Amino acid sequence: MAKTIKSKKAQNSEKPTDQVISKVKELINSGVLKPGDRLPAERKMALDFGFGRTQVREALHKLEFYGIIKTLPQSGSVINGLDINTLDGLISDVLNIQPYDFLSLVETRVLLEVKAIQLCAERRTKEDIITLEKAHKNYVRYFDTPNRISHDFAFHRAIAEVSHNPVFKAMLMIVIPDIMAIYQKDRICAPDRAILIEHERMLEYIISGNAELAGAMMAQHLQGVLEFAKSRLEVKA
Amino acid sequence: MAKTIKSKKAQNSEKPTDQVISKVKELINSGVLKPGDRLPAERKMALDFGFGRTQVREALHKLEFYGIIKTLPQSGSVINGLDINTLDGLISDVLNIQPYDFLSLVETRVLLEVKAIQLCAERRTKEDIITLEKAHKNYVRYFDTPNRISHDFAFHRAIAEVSHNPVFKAMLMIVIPDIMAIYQKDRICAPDRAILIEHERMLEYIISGNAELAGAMMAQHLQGVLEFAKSRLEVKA
DNA sequence: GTATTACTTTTGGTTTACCAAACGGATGTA
DNA sequence: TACATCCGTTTGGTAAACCAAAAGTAATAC
Repeated sequence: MAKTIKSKKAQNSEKPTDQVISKVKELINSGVLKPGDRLPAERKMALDFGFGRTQVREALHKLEFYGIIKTLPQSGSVINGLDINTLDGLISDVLNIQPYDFLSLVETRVLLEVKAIQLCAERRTKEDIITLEKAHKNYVRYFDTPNRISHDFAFHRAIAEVSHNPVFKAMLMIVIPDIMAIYQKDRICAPDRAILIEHERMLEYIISGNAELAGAMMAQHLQGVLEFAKSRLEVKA
Repeated sequence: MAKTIKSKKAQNSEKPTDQVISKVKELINSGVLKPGDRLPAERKMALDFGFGRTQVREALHKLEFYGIIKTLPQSGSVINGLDINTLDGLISDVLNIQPYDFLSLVETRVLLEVKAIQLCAERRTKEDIITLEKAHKNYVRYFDTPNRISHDFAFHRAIAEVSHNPVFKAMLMIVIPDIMAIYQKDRICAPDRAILIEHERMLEYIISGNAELAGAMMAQHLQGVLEFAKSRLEVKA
């Protein structure tokens, strides 16, 4: 199946951007370019590859985003360290990015958020606690309004912030919205008062600095979503 | 400190792209735009905001990348579901993305990879095992060459693949190269034969399906990097 | 009155031309 | 000979014009 999709893509609609990236990949694999090298000017690549400069620029943006190259104004783009094989693998990954399935997203969320709340409990400052309490208060206040979900999200976002790990936060910000979009669409989740208590507990454990209990509570809190994701998978299969 | 950096950024070099995103954010906050709405045409925004269409397009690319909008060819860009508050938070996050510190990267890597190898042990197929064995063999073969690091990376990459969780894989692909770049630069890591054995063990546990031991071994394997990250932090402070 | 069709407008995608900063070599001077 | 300076070239960044697909609209045939 995946094969079908892939070949179809290759035939019909492989985006120009990705085609350009493939060309760069070839350059690297053929040995013309090595890690650390400056790659050709945008204009030259556009000409050589047979694409417009816009497409080349977009490709470079993408490669820079994934940390494969670094573009310096008025000076060119350089291929980041490492070695040829690694580079080749990384670029392949960029080209083969697949849409994320729901279960994978939820798995990742649980993992990140349980750890995040543990770090929270260990690292929270006085200001952090105030932030969290405010977020929780808002959640309580708007619990019986349509804005509940919004403040639910805000609370979890605050935890990500207080974990003091920007990588966690960035990744959760990618994962959570996707989850909520699906979750909200497929299942009108009734306002369950148990969730209120769980939030309450999590907050307490963070304040008291009990990382283990905080993590356990978060795991329990997210159990429902995880179950839902698994059941959804079975339905589909 | 953070304040200093921020104000400095605002003065000097807030990229046009981010300025455009700020404008969009204002539109949402002021209630002109709601989730689900189509936002104005690129040309109109360019005119209204006082930027070129190029900048507007880049901003839209960025917002689409982070899942905040969805752009349909010849039809406009629509704001993804959720609600105003959530949306505002998300956009703020996009605007405030900070460079990742080394410890945060390593923390994330350990978390993801320990879980990834556990999933590996649970989900590996026969083909997966062959893939992993091949990767390990290569690592052994090239252990005493400069290509060692390359095949080390390839082995870990294979584990991410076999976890059958594309989100893990994608995130590890972001995190690991950054780590390796720093690690390699700051510390010429001598080829330690202990690592060979650790890889060997991990492979065994995956094959035998022992998720717990596999995870523990991975944790031990990455302990060194984690220690290094923490010590580096102390040196800096 | 309704459905269909042809056309005009609007949309995002692409190409082109232009700009200012950075680099590099040639040249002149100490 | 060493160094500084100037100027032309190359670079990525930006703006503007052009293209084709989609959507909305009005006119027409039934």
